[in-house]
Amino acid sequence: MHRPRKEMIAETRAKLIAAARRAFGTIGYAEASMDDFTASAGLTRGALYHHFGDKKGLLEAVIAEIDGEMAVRVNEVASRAPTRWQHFVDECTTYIEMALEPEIQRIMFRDGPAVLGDPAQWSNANACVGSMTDHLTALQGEGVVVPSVDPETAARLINGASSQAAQRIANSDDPEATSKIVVAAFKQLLEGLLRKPASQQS
Amino acid sequence: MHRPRKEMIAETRAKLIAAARRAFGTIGYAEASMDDFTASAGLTRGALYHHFGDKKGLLEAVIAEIDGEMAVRVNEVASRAPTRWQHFVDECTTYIEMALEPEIQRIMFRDGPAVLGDPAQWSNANACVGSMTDHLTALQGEGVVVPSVDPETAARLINGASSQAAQRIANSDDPEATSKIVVAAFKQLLEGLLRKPASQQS
DNA sequence: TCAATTGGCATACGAAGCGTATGTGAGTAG
DNA sequence: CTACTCACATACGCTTCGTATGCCAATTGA
Repeated sequence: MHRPRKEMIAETRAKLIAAARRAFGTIGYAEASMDDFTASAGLTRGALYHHFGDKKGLLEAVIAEIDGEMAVRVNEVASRAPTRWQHFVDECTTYIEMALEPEIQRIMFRDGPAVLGDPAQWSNANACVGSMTDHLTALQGEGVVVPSVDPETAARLINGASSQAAQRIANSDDPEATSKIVVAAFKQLLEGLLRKPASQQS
Repeated sequence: MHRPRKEMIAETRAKLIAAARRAFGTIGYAEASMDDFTASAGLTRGALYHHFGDKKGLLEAVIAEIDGEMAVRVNEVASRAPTRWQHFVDECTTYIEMALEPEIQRIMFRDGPAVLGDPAQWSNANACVGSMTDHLTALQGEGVVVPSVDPETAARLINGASSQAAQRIANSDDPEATSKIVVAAFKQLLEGLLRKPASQQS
C-alpha cells in the first residue's frame, strides 16, 4: 500500500494547520505556544519543524488556506449581481463582512502583516485582491470607472479601507448601527472611481 | 536642588523611549530584546519595568511620541493651502509621505496594531485622525463634502487606504513612479466624498 | 545637620519558549 | 531480506521575559 503513508502525512499537515489556525485566531500568533497547539493536535514541535520549517512557515500555510476560502466566498457572492459595478461593490462589502470575523481579522489583517510583512508581497495569498483588480480593469474597459487609476493600486487602497471598516464595526458598541454608517461611507469613497456622467476632474 | 533629580528621571525615560524607538523601528518590536536596547541606553530592564510596566507600555510611550510628531508635521503642511478641501487633501498626502518612513510604517502601522490592537482605540495617539475628522466636518458644513458620510468613519477609512498606499510605494521597485500612480488613485478615491455639481447618486 | 524615608534603578532568580541536533521506528526499494 | 529513507519525537542549550529583592542617592522634616 502506497496510499496510507501519504494520507497520514497529509493528515498530519492538516492537523497542524488546523490547530495553529485555532490558536492564532484566538490568542494570536505571538501568544500561541508551539508546544501547546502542536500537543492539542496530538503532535509535537518536531512535526511542525519538519513540515513547515518554523513558526512563520506554519503561519504562511494557515494564511494560504484562509485566503483560498475567502476567495471562494467572494466569488460566490460576486456571481450574482445585475451589473458589473454592483458585482464589484458586493465583492468589497463581502470582503468587509469576512474581515469582521475575529479569526480572519486577527490572522489576515493583524498578525499576518506584522510577522510576514506587506500582504501585497505574499506569494501565496492574494486571490481576493486579484479578483478585485480584474473587475476594476474590466470596468475601465466598459467606461464605468475612470481610466486614470491603476486597477491593482485601487484594489489595494480599497483593501486597506475595508480592513479599517471591519475593525471599526467589530469594535463598535452597536455593530448593527455602525455597520450601516461605515458601509455607507465606504461606498461613498468607491464612487470616486466612477466616471461622472457630465463634468470631469476637479 | 530639586531639579537635577527630576531631570535625571525625565532623561532616563527619554533615553529608554529613544532606544526602544530605534530598536522597534529597525528590527521590529518582536525581535527587539529588552536587555539589548536598554543596555544600548546605558540602563537595564529594571528601569524599563519601573517606568513603563512592561514592553507594551514602552511601545505605547513610543507611539504617543511619534503620533505627536506626526500631528505637528501634518499641521505644518496643512496651514498653507488655498481652499479647505485642498488643505484636507494635502493633509492626506502628507500622511502618506510620513507613512513611507520605515520607522513610522513599522511602529505605527505594523507592530503597533499587532501588539496593541485597533489604533482607533489607542487613548494617546489619534491626533492625526482627529485633525482629518475636524476638517471633514467643516467641509460638510461648507457643502463641499456630501453630508451623508460620518466624518470620523471616513477619516478612518482614508487612514487605512493611506497606509496601503505608503506600503505600496515603499515596496516598489521604482518609488518615484509608483508614488505618482498611487497618489493619483488615492486622490480619485477622495473625490468620492465631494458633492457633485449636477447629478447625484448612482 | 542628621536621621528616616522614599523611590529610581540594578541584580538575581525562575519559568517559558524557541531552534537544533539527535534518536527511533515504520514504510519502501532493490 | 536488507538497507535506506523519512516522518516525527525527544533532549539539550540558549535567549527572553517577569518578578522579587537589594542598594544607593536624593529628599524631607526636625
